[in-house]
Amino acid sequence: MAARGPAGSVTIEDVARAAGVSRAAVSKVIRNAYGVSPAMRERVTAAIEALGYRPSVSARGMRGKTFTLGIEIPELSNPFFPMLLTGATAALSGSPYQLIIAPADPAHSEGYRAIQALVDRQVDGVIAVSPLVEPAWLSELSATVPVVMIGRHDRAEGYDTVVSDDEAGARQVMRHLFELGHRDIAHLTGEGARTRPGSGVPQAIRLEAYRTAMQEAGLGDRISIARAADVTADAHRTALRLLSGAERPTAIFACHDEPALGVLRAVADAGLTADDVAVAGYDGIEIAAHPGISLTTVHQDGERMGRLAVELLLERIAGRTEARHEVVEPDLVVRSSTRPPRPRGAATRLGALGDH
Amino acid sequence: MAARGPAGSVTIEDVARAAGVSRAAVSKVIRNAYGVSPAMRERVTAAIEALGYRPSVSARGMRGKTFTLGIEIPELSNPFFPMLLTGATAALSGSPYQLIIAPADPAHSEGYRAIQALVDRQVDGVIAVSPLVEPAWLSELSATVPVVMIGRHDRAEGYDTVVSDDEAGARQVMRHLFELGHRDIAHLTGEGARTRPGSGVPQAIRLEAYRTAMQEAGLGDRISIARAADVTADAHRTALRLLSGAERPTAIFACHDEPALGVLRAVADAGLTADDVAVAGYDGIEIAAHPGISLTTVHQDGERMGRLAVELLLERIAGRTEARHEVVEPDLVVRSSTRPPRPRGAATRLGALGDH
DNA sequence: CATGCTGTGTAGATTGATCTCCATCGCTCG
DNA sequence: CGAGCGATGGAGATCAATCTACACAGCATG
Repeated sequence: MAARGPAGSVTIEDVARAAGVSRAAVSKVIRNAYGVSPAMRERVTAAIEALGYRPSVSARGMRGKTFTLGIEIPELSNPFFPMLLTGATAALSGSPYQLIIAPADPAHSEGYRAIQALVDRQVDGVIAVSPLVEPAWLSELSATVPVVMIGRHDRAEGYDTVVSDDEAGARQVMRHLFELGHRDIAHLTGEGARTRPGSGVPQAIRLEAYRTAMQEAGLGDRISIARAADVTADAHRTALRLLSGAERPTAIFACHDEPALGVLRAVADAGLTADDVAVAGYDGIEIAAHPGISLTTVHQDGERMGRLAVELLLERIAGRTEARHEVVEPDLVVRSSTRPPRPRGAATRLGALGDH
Repeated sequence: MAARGPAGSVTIEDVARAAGVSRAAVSKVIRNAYGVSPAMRERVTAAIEALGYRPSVSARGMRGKTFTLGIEIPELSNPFFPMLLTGATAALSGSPYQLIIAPADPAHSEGYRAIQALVDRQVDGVIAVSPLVEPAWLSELSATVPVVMIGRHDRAEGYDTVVSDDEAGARQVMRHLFELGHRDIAHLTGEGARTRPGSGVPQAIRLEAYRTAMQEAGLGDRISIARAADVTADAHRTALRLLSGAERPTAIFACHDEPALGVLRAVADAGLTADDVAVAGYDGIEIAAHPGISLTTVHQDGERMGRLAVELLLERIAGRTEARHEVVEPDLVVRSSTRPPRPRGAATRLGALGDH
């Protein structure tokens, strides 16, 4: 409400003096500890209010809790991550905990630095999102502070995880494309550690699901995997290459929505439409629903994932020790970026005209 | 690089023991303070390395600096704000400072809680972004800790500001629309404090620029201001109302890109196109450049603004006391969402057909 | 040879809160 | 009437760093 003066430098000592009690008494009132008479609580509360006292988190951190949860996030420019934050902050509203975010500059040593920064600040719990932070390192870390990893499918002992069922989601996409009649389906994904089988990274699992689906459909020889070092940044270029190649796919399944947007751009730049090349993404970012984009995608409930992560953390702080691994079900959302392929022999407009 | 064990509980005391020196000596080495022989520096550095020591930010905070800068951000879902963060983190890379972000749940008492949380954590500087935090409160705060406000045009004494020249940007939009031949231009904006004249809030300044431009063009009687309590959420609905009214504007200028996306959606839903209604936004978010959107907008260099904010903060920490107010020039980016209005008497397609 | 200076290292106070004892007070009960 | 007890409040240690004041060695100078 009204601007209560900022922290200034009023300490617990000042409050104690103002209320005519000891520091310990004030501390008890703040912490809702045992051994406080209603009268004293009254006096102390009044003094706190009058002086605008706010406990120093640093001083608290010296002995125990900081009432701070930290979340480390790579590339906030990808709208999926803010969804996590929305859920996480919502889950904390009303609790005494405050969420702080450490951005992980993907250019440098990724998540490590950011998570370290959070630990240095003695957060009471850490949510990790960068997919490339080693599980062993997280395990070691989880001996010190509760940890939840969002997104990666490691079923670790020491820390909890919240994931979306990436395999099921990717299979839904493939089934949808098959049902439309597509056979030449390319998959656009990243390179290196992000797609190593068994890494548990979403991209890797979606890639594997793509491969399996193709094989199961008897299309093993048509598997086409386009890789880009930085999928998001290079999606457009990579897609252009794919589209101008001799064997143009009739559908492109991108491992995320952001690269899928680049693919859509490439399709437009190549003078093609959704009737020529179907495009599907993954994540379910909001803009995908816009009529100008209308991207078929798999919606992951990011808010729910963020909320779950916070809840798991609070449980850990409350004392739980055995690991929990939550899986959220994704939903395929079909939009107009995926349509049936043109009938054979009608690969281009001119061809179609000549045929009739 | 390799996973150095996380903070665990190795203190300066442990390092001192391992190196065979006093705590004070270790402290000096860490802080690069005067009075350290090369030999001792060597020994201490080795011990720090060997033990994987990391100074406790809390303990540091007890006496002075935390090497932490805090930025408070409302609605991260709006892609403009992540741009600020990109610039801010870039400006800090290589410095000993770490940026932490406090999300300001716009549902509650807005920025206050978030900024308070940062101050409670004794950050060495605060970047405020929420437009509705009172200047007086910020001034008071700035007596305690350096403050930079991003976005709002208050030329305060106590704190610095970084703004984009919203008046110039809005005028560019209006000139562009006039040049295309538009006369019936509506402005979509928010309500209440956000648009109060003299508040210095971007929305207010853009609104004023719209009004002035219309008046200067002799179109004072055609001024049409559509307001929504939550512009972003209600843009679609409000635009639909605007489009179905008796006096449909030929152009809509939205105060931000996010609402402009909603307007575009409304235009499509009403069965209209850019030839019927021109749409312009403001901010220059990335998706505006996508061919499926192609939104005319005013590009604000968010990265630069974030970088500037950090630089100002570091200057303040280094000792500057007089206020600085940086203005970044915006650029109009014309895309296909703004086209000339249909010639008179050709307001609808049917009409156009009948006319020829 | 006493004095002063410089360069190096340490002792110990300090910071703001928490938390473990411990003291006190007012009762009840044997 | 003294012991015991529950309820309440306080004294003081503690946490991990910083920083001032000081000690001390080595060396030059008058």
